[in-house]
Amino acid sequence: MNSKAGASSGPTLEDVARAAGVSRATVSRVVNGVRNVDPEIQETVRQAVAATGYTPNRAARSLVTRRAEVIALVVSGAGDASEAEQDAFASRLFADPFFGRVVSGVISYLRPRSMHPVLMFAETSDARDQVVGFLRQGSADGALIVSTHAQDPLPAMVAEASLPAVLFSRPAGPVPISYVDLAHKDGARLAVDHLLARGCRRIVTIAGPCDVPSGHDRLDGFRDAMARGGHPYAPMAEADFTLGGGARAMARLLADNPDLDGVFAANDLMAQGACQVLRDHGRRVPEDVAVVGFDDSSVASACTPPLTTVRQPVEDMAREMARLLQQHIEHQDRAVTSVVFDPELVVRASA
Amino acid sequence: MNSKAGASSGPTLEDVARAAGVSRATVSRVVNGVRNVDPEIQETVRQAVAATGYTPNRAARSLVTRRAEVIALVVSGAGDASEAEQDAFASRLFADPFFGRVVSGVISYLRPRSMHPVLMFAETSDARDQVVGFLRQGSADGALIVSTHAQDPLPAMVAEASLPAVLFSRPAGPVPISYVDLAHKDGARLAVDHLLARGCRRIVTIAGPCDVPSGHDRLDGFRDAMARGGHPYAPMAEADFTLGGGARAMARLLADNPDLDGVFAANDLMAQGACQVLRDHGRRVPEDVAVVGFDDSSVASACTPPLTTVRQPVEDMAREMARLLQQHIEHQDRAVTSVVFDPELVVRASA
DNA sequence: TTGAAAGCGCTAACAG
DNA sequence: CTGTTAGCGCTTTCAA
Repeated sequence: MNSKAGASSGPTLEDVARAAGVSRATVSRVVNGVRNVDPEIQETVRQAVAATGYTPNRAARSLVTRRAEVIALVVSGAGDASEAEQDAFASRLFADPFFGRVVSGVISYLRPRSMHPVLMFAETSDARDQVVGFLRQGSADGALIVSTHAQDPLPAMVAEASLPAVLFSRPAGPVPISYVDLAHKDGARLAVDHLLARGCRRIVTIAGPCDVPSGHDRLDGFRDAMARGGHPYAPMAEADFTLGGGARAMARLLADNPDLDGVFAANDLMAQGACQVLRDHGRRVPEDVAVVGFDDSSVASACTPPLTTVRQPVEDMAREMARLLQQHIEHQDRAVTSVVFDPELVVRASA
Repeated sequence: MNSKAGASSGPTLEDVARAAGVSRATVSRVVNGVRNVDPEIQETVRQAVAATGYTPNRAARSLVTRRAEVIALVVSGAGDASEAEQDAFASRLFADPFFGRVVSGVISYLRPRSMHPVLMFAETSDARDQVVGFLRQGSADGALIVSTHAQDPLPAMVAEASLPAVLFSRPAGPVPISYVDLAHKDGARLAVDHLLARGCRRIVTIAGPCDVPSGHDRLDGFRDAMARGGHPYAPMAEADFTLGGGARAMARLLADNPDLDGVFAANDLMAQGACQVLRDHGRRVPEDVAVVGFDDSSVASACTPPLTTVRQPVEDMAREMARLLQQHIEHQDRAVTSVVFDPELVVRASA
């Protein structure tokens, strides 16, 4: 009979109203928990809702409230990647435990408010347009953006379109957009001071990519702290935040500085790679070489030996991002804000 | 002035129609690419769209088309986890590269069709209700479910509500629901045959949790193949698909079977843990002990030594899931289907 | 080929 | 405290 495609329509407010012998408006009030409804009628309505199996239609509600109750969680880069590169990107992204923590924090904030995250990758110019389009259509009320490159144009795009958005980590340029960040330099200083206090004299660093703000800042902090400790010229190797990259950087550093006794890696994954290489070269960690990582991600405790690392409270930061975004959504005129979290040293076995 | 909360409303179809001097219906036709519109008028309308900066409102469209163009990507378990456990769950989930590959495959199918995935965790009974509610509200047109436990009630719930859904891996019970799966037993056989052909005589297995279908099937396949090869009583240790779990299982196995010379681990993460323990115990991989993993996830190639493993084409499987789901959404009456993929042995250094 | 008109299901004034 | 009414912006018959 009814072969019209589409979802089974289910009962509407009208049906419930009829069943309860009241008006649509009253049912709506009860469903939305608005005060000023006679308790008795409330009960009647609730029963009618149960009896009919009513569920409000979100599209209809959104149409009038102008809220989707959905936010976009977008991971964006700068490139103009091919399909294959995008796949690789996604895999790499999730191989790093960092993103899982972001998702976890975001969901923990959103869920109790019955909001939901739509996952989007924005590695190409088309994809970025899709993100902006998605927001402009009202499919999402705002965006949480995790940017992986300084040159990422997306933050500027959403700012220009004055769409509610919050970034994870400070934007590279002077973009008027709220963000949540970590005091990366302080974190690096924590690591260096620990290494120094431990008695390390030849400390090197495996830095993250310099075009990623966090990579840049951690290196900066490392150098500052080292200079302050009397070591203005510490060796460094730049890597890409991956395990393999960290391993290769460690090998280079080891070749150039056979007498090194301390390593500060800009994330745990690279620290793990470093540990492997050190062991392969017969150096004991931490006896011969002390290693400090960054992030306190899941690999930190899984590593052998467990990593001493600088903790980044990613889940809390993600929750804060979501909170800020909600404020921007509710008060469109709210001023740009930034929240910077403090890192913390977590001492385990590697240093 | 206008302090009404809500998204900036932007131009509507009406505005474009006025600008182009045609009716709303015509603009709608052009925007949606419906035939039977005079090419000249089409052009006029397109210009008006550009001039006004029009973007269709998705809620309004959904209200009439009854399509959200959004699907739920849900990861569900069986438990009734606390908040903290859920966080841990999320972190563990993303620590395993598997999920990233699923997301990647799903997005690669969805994006060209301008559909988007909403990420949901369903570890508690409340969360499961939220998922069902979300679908019933029409916020999503269907669900892609990655279930982590055999006792997960969600598949039955969505089937009962006859909501379009597709599972990753076969449901534990006789639930009428479509799924995509891998021939796990064949995969295990591939691994065993390779180990046997290599000359291994004392092969053990680190199995996944028995209450997870894939864990169960891989163990089953291992035993079958071993029996067929003349080794009906191979030692096994059950673990939890994590690196640490794999390591502990390996240590037990090694203590009980000091003469073992081959290991089949039910996933790469556990294989990696096994390799670490083996090396710590002075066994060389693969010279003394050959190790085969499962999945061909990113850790397989990052591992030292690189892992010989059974490849599971997760991205392709995820794409197929999305494709099946779309079919179910379009033809609500479509019969339940299952697609089973074949595994493939990838030989690297570990065996 | 185009336009007029009728809703989709809901919320939110505004009366009563 | 409750009902009536007027849309939200869009698609889609149905006539012209």
